[in-house]
Amino acid sequence: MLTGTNLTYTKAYNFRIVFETIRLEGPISRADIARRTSLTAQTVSNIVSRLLDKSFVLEGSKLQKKRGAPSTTLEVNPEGAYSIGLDFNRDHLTGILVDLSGNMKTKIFHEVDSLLPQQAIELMVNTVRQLTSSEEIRNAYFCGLGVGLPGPLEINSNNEVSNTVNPKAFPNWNNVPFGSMLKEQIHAPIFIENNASAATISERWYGAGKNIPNFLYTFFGAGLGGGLVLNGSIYEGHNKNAGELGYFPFLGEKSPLSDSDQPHVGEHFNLKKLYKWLNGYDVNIKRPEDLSNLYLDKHPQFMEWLNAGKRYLLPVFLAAEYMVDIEVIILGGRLPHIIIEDMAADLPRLLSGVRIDIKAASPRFLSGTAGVDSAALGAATLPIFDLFAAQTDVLMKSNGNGG
Amino acid sequence: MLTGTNLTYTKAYNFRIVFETIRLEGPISRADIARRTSLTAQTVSNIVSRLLDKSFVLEGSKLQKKRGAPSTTLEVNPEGAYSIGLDFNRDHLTGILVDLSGNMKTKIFHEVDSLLPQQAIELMVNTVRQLTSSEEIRNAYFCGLGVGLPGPLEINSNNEVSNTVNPKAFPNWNNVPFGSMLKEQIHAPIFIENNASAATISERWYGAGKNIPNFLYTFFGAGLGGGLVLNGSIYEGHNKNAGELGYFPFLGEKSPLSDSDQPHVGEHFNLKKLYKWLNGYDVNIKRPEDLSNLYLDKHPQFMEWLNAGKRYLLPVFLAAEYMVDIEVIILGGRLPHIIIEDMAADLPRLLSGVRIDIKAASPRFLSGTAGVDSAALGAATLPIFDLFAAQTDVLMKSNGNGG
DNA sequence: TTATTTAATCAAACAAATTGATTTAATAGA
DNA sequence: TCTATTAAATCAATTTGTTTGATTAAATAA
Repeated sequence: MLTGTNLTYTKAYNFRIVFETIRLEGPISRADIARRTSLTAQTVSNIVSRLLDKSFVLEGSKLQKKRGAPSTTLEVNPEGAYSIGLDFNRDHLTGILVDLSGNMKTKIFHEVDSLLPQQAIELMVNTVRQLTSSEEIRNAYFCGLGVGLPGPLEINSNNEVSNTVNPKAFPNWNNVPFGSMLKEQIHAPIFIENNASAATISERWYGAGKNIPNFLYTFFGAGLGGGLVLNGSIYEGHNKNAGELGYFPFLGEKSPLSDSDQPHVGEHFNLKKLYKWLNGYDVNIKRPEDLSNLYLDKHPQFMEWLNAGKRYLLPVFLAAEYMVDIEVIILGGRLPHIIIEDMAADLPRLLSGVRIDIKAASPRFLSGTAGVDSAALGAATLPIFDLFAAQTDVLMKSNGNGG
Repeated sequence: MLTGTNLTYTKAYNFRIVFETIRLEGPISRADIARRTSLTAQTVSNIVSRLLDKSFVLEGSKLQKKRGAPSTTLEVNPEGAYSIGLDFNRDHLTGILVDLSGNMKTKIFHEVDSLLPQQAIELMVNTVRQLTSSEEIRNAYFCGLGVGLPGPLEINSNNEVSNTVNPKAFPNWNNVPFGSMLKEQIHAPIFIENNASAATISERWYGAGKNIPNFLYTFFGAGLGGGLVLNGSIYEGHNKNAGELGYFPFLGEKSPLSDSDQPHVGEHFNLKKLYKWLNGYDVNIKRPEDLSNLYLDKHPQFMEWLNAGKRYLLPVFLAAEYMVDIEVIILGGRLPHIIIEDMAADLPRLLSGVRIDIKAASPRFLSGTAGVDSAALGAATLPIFDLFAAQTDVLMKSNGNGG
């Protein structure tokens, strides 16, 4: 807990700070990096030459300001490293290969139906093999594999994953040594996260939260999830459930989609339940993409669902404002972009109708940049984040990040 | 924002880590400190001799374990440093002198009535002079002065304080150069905070949150305030309003004490309003201490108020659970301890009636240790916290803490 | 009585950032 | 056109806090 630091950790941290500065501010010169980071020019110069050696950054054009020698600009080399992300759920497995800049290079999509752990592992391993088959990738630095799983997870010290929230959706998935099963076949760093947390991390790293150190991410996946980013880092909470927005109870009216004896907002955003409910009105929907047309057609039942959903979210966002005084709320996930955009546009007005105007500023709403593959991109970001993010815990001895 | 670090900062941080370990785990030997902090014995030895030089710690008795040389234990020297805290409000100014261990050495209480800034400054300066008059204090290290003011504050770069929430309560207090007025007469580090945040910090440093890195502190002061401690540090939020629990709207029934057109939970816990409301039932109350008897007598209106208050707090605490997944909720402030205790005992049951039991663990409730002077103790903690707390931002160059 | 274990510190080595000097390359102004 | 000035980048030497290795002292186990 209370652990000291030393100059080896300092080195690792400054390395990340310099990379992060190039990533966010690039193209940028060594001299500018030094000014921004308060590091000396010499230190920056040394770190940059390490970054160039490893091909994580590239030298760009010369840039002339007023007088003096022109500076050489630096920027991230997208091809400097690669990472793989898997988004696994009851109904699909999406695998993507992304480069260091977060560009999706390859994507593989499998429709599946309630796989058993052994089948899932096999499909995942094959997907990873396929994604890493190209020559280009073999020659570059491979950061590792990230896997996003639905809902809150418990991952014990033996790398066994248990899905604590919804064992019904994943029968035979309790206490599965998921991580070690993958590790046996994939010899690279492996990260397992719930898909909402993973999406939050990538929205922070590559997306709308790139320059926003404090935000709430709202993830519309199979259900309603989310994540909190505070002081630049994801805040997971005591039981790793921070931002599990779906748990909030209905405070006024209850959703017609809710059928549990403990009604909670997540039920309203449960896609399976939505499909089923719409089916009662003779609307046949199978995938989130199909909702676009309903929205464009202003389908009455769908609009009813959408507008009710916004109302149910208000207490959730009020809580974000009053409890954590959040700056920005980012909406993202598997829902089509136009629907996300609609919510981001509409919610500030609705929120201002219920909040206390003693307070100066209400949170801003942004729509996420990742789109339908946000969960897979999130998973792919995990290994990159682990290697490059300038989190302060890199400085702590307890984390063994000295190298 | 993104700023590097170097070995000077490492030194400052390790110094704090060692002190913190002695503070929390003491009496403890150098060897044990080294084991706990992952620092080498040599580093710990060097830092401890600096701590001994400055009299911040003391050597205690020898301690024999199994074999080997007996170790010398170390503990905080309470008399090693002093700090002053002022809790200022419309109706009172409390000044206290505390030692390095958080013991209150002297206390001065003034009843006041809506002072003007100039009058307040004068009274504060006199109080500080009085508190620092003893010989004992003059010879020890003086950390500085902390001032707690009610409600959310805005403190601009010129050290001008403006009370943004309730200008009616403090007329002529907008854009007062409060900090600089104090600095002219008191030549020591000065810290100004809202009293709920200050109380949160002291509860973290000395109180019930000493060993709890993530908690919500609920502060019953003139109104309802609070503070969030996340990852061991106070989290203030984008507009410094995190934990301003009073803003939460009533979600079911509305408090009879509420009289604004935007009813919010804070109104119910507004002491002035409570006194006035009780007055309507022929109960004459002037100070929070007077509420003890009403509680002990189970006075019907008071109990009505108390029980309703617990109900109004439930959505607030649900938000703390679902949004930030908080481990512990600490209740404290100016309300008498027995009333705080009653709430801490009763709330878990009430909360379990409304929360979703999918989730494993509900937050624990603790009552704060500071009691009625929590705000003043909080203020006094500010200078000590600034000097000794092992916050990771000590490691960042931007904070100029290199010495 | 001796070997072993442990605490604590002295002394030397190490590793990172810093400081100071140098080189290179551009512009501003005479 | 020439010279002074400004700025980027790096080489070389210095600084500084931690680490490593060795030593001393003090206790227990066998």
